[in-house]
Amino acid sequence: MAEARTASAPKKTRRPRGSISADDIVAAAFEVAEKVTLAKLSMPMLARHLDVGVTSIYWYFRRKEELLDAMTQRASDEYHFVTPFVEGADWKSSLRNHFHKMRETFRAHPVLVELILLRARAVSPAALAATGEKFEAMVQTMAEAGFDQDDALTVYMSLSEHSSGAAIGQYLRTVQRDAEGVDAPTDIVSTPVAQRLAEAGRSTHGIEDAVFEYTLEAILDRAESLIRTGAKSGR
Amino acid sequence: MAEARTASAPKKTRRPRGSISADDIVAAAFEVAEKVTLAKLSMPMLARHLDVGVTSIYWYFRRKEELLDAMTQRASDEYHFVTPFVEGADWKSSLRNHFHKMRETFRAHPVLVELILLRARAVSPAALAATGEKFEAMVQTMAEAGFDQDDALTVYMSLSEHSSGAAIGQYLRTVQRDAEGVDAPTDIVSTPVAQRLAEAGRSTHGIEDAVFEYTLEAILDRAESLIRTGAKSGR
DNA sequence: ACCTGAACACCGTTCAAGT
DNA sequence: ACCTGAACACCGTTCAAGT
Repeated sequence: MAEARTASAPKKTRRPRGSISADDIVAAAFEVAEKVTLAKLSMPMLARHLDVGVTSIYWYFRRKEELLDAMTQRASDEYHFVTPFVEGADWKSSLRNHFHKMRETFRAHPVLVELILLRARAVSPAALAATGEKFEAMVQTMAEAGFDQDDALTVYMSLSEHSSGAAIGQYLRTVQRDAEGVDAPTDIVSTPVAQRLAEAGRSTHGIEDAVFEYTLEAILDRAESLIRTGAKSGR
Repeated sequence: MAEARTASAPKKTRRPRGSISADDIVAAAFEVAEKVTLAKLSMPMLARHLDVGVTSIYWYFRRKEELLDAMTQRASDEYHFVTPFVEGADWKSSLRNHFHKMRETFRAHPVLVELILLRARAVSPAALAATGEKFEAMVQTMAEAGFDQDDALTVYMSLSEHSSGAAIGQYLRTVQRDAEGVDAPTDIVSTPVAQRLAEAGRSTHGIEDAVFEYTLEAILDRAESLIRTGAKSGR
């Protein structure tokens, strides 16, 4: 029972010279990561997906970390490409639209959350520059509305942290649900409010969305008061 | 060179019957996790720390996941114990104090962030109940100030998400800095604002604190407006 | 220059003992 | 009832080849 080659794959053939490239590997890595989550992406798994020897990958990336860096790079480029800062009717709707777009993007592409938000790695200069550019554009919009730079920085970071936090929270809850599968505990908890909290924690949208909007509007409203009074952002 | 037993440890002695308990293992696991981060905690490492055979641990915890569940349980209990909801002068300062305390606790104990906030696992009924109790207490405080239950839920979750997000962000930046070590890139970026952003991203406190406060106050201020108008939180 | 298998250290987990 | 080493599958990575 050991002699029959498993159906389709003849296997024993050696790959020609330029049959894989760094780009191919990164692309395949994204395919795998999107299917099984980044945490479960392994070099052997990736090699099987590419139909290459595991060690071949190591000619292009000397460490798995380097591959992940390349993925993060590409993810970052894509992210910044699909979420440019576009000027709206006024500073408020410009910011609101921007961070809505950010939220949508991260919700639609969990792998971007894994690479850009959760991966504890050095931000590339390119990514930093892209962030800087966005910020410059926002500052200009806000300056025209009467913000000073310190306030603009605080408001921008507040919105940014809020959206990142929401994206991470959403991602973790999704992974959690998927891991639990069908056997979700359905927690019968004593108090009615705890029950509602449980529902809220589980509901994919609904309360989650309302809370995101609530905080977003809170930040924007407070920003508005900074113009009127001209006060500094500090306590 | 293979015959001399390495100094202090005689090794070959077998452990007596009740020499380790589930509690010992969990306690040791915390010690290791606090030293090398939870992600790097391994069963062999833990066994060495306890001076036990690796497989002995498996008599108490059949899977590593079970051990992590036990850790999460203990972490959750401790967390809820040190961050009870205490009534302050008014609803606003009560909430403010509570989420300040939450932030401090997570900042002081990264392992709590790893277990409670980042670990994608089922929340235990006990933890949910504790959360529920806190929420009940807050709702009561807020109800006395004129909030209805829906608004109170939204405000509570908004504050909760904000504080969780901030704790996670802070944690990730710390891990990042530690991983980079001395060879931090010091990113020389083009635009001055990008530079300030880089500084902000790196500064342990400073801007980070200001942004946390800014969002917190924004949420609380907006909450205040909900009482006055009596408006529902939804759109 | 590019692809590959053998080999190693490390991890999670099982099993068949030992006491 | 509790502790243990041998053994296995899987992972990241290195090395010494092959073409």
